[in-house]
Amino acid sequence: MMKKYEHSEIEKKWQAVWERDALFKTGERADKEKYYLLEMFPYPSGKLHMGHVRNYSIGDVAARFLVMKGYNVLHPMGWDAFGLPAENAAIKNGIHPYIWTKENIKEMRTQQKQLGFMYDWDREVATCNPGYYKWTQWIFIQFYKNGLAYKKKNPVNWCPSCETVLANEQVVDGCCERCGSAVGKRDLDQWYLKITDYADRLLADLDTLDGWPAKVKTMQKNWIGKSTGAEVDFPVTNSDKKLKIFTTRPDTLFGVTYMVLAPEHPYVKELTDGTDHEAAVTEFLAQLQYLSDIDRNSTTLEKEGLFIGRYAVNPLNGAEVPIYIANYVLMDYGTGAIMAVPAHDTRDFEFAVKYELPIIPVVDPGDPAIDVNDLKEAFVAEGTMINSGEFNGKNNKEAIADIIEHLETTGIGTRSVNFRLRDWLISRQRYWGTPIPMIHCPNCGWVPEKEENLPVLLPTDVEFSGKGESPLTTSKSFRDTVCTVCGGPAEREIDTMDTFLDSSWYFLRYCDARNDGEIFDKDKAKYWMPIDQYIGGVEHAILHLLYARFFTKFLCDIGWSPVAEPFTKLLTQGMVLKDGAKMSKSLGNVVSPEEIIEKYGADTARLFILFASPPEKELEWSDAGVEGSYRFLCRVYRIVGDYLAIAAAGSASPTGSASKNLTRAMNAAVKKVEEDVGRRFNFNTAISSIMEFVNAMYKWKDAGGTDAALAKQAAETLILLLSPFTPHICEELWEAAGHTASVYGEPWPSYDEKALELDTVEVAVQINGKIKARLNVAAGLTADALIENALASESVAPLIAGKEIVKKIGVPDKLVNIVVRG
RNA sequence: GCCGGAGUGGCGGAACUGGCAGACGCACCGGACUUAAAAUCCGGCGAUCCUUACCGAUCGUACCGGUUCGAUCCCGGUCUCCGGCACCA
Repeated sequence: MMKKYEHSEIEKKWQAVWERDALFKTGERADKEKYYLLEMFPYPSGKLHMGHVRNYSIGDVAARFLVMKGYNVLHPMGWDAFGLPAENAAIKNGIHPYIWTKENIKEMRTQQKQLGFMYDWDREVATCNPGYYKWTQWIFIQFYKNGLAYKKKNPVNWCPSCETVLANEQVVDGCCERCGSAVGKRDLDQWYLKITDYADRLLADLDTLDGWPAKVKTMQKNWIGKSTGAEVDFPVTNSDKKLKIFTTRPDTLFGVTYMVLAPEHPYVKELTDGTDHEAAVTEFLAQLQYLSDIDRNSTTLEKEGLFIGRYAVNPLNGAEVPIYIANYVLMDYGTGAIMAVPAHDTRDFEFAVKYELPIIPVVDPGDPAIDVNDLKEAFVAEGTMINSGEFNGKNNKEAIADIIEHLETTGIGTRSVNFRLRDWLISRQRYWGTPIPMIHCPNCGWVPEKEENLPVLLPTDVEFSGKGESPLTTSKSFRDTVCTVCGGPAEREIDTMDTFLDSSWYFLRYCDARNDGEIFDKDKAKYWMPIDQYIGGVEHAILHLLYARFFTKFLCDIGWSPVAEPFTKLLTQGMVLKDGAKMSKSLGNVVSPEEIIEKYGADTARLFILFASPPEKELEWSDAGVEGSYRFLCRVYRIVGDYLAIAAAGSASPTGSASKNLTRAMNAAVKKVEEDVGRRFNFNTAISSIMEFVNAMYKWKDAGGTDAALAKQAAETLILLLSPFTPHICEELWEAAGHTASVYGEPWPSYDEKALELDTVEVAVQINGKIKARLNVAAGLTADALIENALASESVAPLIAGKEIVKKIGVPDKLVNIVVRG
C-alpha cells in the first residue's frame, strides 16, 4: 500500500479494472430480486456539468449499494441526442450534426467513466441512431393507427429575414435570436398527438404514485387542469345559431349580463359580415394580430372588447344580453366563448366596469360588510342564491348539481369537463430529429410508411443554410417517394419530431436495447419494468414525466408495455449553485468537473456533492468543503493503513471499554448508512455517521488499541460502508486488506443490535418542562423505574422538596419530566 | 392572483414517530509535533448575563398566538424567500 493517498493513480487503475471485467453488466436472473435504477439521460451538449455529476453520483451510490445488498440491478445510460444545438453548430461551424453529437457523446462518456459511474454499457442507446429512432417512428405509426395522431393548422414563429421557422426559445423579446428582426407568424399544417384522450387517466393515476414527491404530482395536476362544469346553449337573436359556452359556475347563470367570444371564434365573422359592425370588428381583429402570444396571454394586459351588434338569449330566464368580442377570451379553451357574470367573476367584473355593463348579483355573501347591490369587486366565494328564480335560497355550491340536472332535463345544456392540457404539437421544422414516417399522396392523402420499411432514414444530402421551412426540403432524395397504398408518386413529411418523443420511451428500450426485430422483448420488459427509482432534475417535473407516462400508458393499451406507470419512485434532485446562483457561463461562476477531478479526484468530487446537502435540496458549491472532503479521504486512507498494520501485528489482547466504544460506533455506522441509503436516500447523514466512525477509530488507536481481529473488522467495515460513495479508494484499500476480488462482490455488512446497547445512559430531568439536571442511569429502565431514580437522586430531590407533584412523565433512556405546583 | 415548498449558529446542514436543539463538516481559536512553516493529531466553538475562575442562570429553531407535562416538529394567523402555473371561464 502506498504511503500517501494518490487519487489519480488509484482512480485510473480501478477504472481500467472495472472496464476489463465489465463489472456492471446485467441480465435477467431468476435467483435475485430485480431493481431497475435510472437517471435521466443527458443531452450530449459537450461536457458534463456539475448538475450531471450530482445526478449520476446519486444514482451510482444507490446502484453500488443495491448490488451489495444482493439485488440484480439494471443501471443503464444513454443519450438524448437529437435537438437544436447540434443543428445550430452545423449552421455555424459547418460540422454535420451527427459528427458533432457523436464527438460530444464520446467526450461525456469518457468523463462518466472518469467519475467512476457504473453502468451496463452494453445497453447504451442514442436517440439519433437509426436503430433507436426506427422504433420511435414505429410508435408514431401505432399512434396514427389508433387515431391518436392527426394534422391541424397551427401558427409557427417565422423570421422574415432568416426565412425560417423559429422555436419558442429562439424568440427573444419578440425578435429573432440570430438576426434581431421582428418575428411574425405563419400557419403550417402540423402533427399532433391526442394526449388529451389520456388526460383523465394521467390525472387519476397520480394518486397511485406514492413514491413521487407531492410537489411534482401537484405540478402535473395543475398542468392537466381538470375543470368540471356544464356546457350551455344561448340562442342568438335573429339567427338560427346557438352560442355554446362552457362554465364551471352554472349557479351564476341568472347573473349573466353579456357574452364574450374569442376574437378567433368562427361566429365572429358569421354574425357581423354585412352588418354595420363589420368594419369595426375587422379593425379590432387586425389590431390583435400585432400582439405576440406572450402579450396576448398576459394577465396584466388591459382588457379590450367590442360589442358586435348582436344579442343572445339566456335560456334559463329569457333575458337578452349583448355579445362582445374581447382579448381575454381564448379560442383554444372550452368552446371559445363565455357567459359573463361580472358580479361573481373578477375578469368579467373588470370588463363590465370598463364598458359600463350591468352587474347582477346572484349569490348573497351573507356578510353585512358587503353590499351585493354595490359590489366593489367580484364576489367569488360561497353564499346563498338570489335573483335566481326557483333556485333562490339554496347554497350556491350545493345548487350546482341541481342546476346541471335542470339544464340536462330541459335540453339547454349538458354536464361537461374541460382540461387545461392541450394536444401535443410534435412537428418541428428541423433536420436533427426523428423523421415523421408519414407520406402524402395526392390520391390517398396521408398514409404511414410501411413498418417493414422503417427506419425512414435522415438523408445526408442536406444544406444547413438556416433558411426555409425545414432543411429536409433541400434533400431531393428524401422527399420523393411512392404511396404505400396506391403506389403512385407521393411526398414524405419533411418535418421531424419534437425530441420529447425520443425520451418518452427510452427506459423501455434499455430492457432490450439491441433488439432489431421488435421494439423490445415483452418478457424482458416484464422482468425489468417498472423503474423502481428514477432520478433527475425537477425541471422535467411536467413535460418529460407527463409524456413518458402518456407513452407508457399507450404502449400498455396496445399490449406492449407491461405496466401503465413507468416510474414507481421519483427523486428530483436540487440544483447546484455557486455564490447563491445557478452555475452559468454568463455569470462566470461555473466550476468544471474536470478541474475538480484533476486536483482532488473523482472520489472527492462525489463525496463532497453527496455530503454537502441532501439530494433533493439545492447544493451550494464550496471550495473549502471540497478541500474538507479530500482531507477526510486522506484521513480514511491513513487510518485504514494503521489498522491493517495493527491487524498484521497479530496481537489478540482486547482493550476493554475503548474496544467496546469502537464496536458500538462501527455497528451504529452500519445501521445508519443502511437506513439512510436504503430507506431515504439521505446520503449526507450517512456520510456523517461514517465520519463519526472514523473519529472513533482514531480514538481507539490513540487509546492504544491492539486487538488484531477488531482492527481488521473495523477497517474492512469502513471500506464496505464507504464503497458506494467513493468506489476507487475503497477498491484500493480492499485490495490492501488482502482481497483479490472486487469489493462489489462482497455482501453489505450487517450490524449487531446488541453492540449498540449502552450500559448506562444520560437522561435529562425536567421540572415543569425545563431541564434541571442530568442523570446517569442503567440503560433500559422502565418509565416508572426511571422516575423513581430521578425522585431519589440528590440533584433532583432538593428541587422538588416541599412541592406538590402533579404529574410524572418518564421516557425510557431519554428523559423524566416532573410537573410540580407551589 | 392561484397552487406548492422552505425559513435552525459565522457558513453547509442534523434532530427520521411531539421527548436533552445545533450531529457531521467548513471557517475560526487554542494545544501537541517541528529550528520554523505546511501537513498531521488532540481540544474549544449559539447568544446574553453572573463569576477571578470553577459552577451556574436566562434566552434561543422568521414573527404572533394556541394545543400539550413537554413544540424546530401539531393547529390558527402574519412576514420573507424560492419554485410552478397564470385572463383556463
